[in-house]
Amino acid sequence: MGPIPRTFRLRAPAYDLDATLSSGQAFRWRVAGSVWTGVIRDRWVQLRSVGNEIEARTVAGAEDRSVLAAYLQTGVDQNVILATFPRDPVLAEAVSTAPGLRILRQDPWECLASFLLSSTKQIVQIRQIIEILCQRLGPPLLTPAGFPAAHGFPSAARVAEASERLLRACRTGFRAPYLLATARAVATGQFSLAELGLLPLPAARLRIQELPGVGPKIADCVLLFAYGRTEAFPIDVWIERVLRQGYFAGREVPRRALLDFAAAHFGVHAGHAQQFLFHWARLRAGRRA
DNA sequence: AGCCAGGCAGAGA
DNA sequence: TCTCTGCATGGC
Repeated sequence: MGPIPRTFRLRAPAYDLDATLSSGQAFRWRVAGSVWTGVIRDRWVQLRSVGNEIEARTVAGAEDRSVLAAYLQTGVDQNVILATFPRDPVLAEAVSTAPGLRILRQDPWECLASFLLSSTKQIVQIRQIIEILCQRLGPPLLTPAGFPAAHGFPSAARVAEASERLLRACRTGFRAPYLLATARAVATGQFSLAELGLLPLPAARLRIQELPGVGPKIADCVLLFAYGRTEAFPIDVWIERVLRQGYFAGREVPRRALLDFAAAHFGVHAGHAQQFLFHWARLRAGRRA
């Protein structure tokens, strides 16, 4: 056992940390140079890519290694995912832009709450809102000497006992009552995030959409980014544009039809394809959003 | 300045 | 089932 190291490394071949942490699936990471600073399970973490490894710096225990590996999904063989993709020039172009882009495995509550706050917001704004929320409601965390204070993501119970006024003061706008009602449903146990993971995808989609403020898009984001349902395929305005232009000659297609197409065309890991397409579209647009 | 943003709920046809 | 609208806020 011995003393707990402050830094350790994970083997992570073909892992594009920059693309993964900047691709709009998690909102609490900040980069300075090549060093990413964030929070995983109420632990302050810094990450940087070093060759085929990811170096982590933390203040806490050795179990962080498995927690970090689970979060980053470093055990997933990217080639296995890519091998399931169809031969398709549009997807190929997107993949070639960042072949090491991964899907994280996030905490379900944090992911759900974050995407509840995402509707009709640019990613920069989502990050700002969530940062304010964490500063005001989240638990203070230990950070190494010389580093600024950090806060964890507030629990469902903590959000549930907040007022709508307080949540609106975090710039959440019309999303505040949705966040509050959903937090209460989760905190009281009326809605079980654990049971959600046991359901097949169609049932899980319907179940999570029972929560106020959660529709098809947010449902699939949570199932993809927090439950590892890699066949989930969130369709937002970016993905809708990419699919229309790339696969339907620019025609308008209902989202329901786009979802059917995605499942049939992209296959069992359609969610990964979605993330490649999303990241590529945003890069191509000059990272405006 | 005005358009748009990792949408959703409710109303009305 | 489908279409339309209101919703807060701020970046570009």
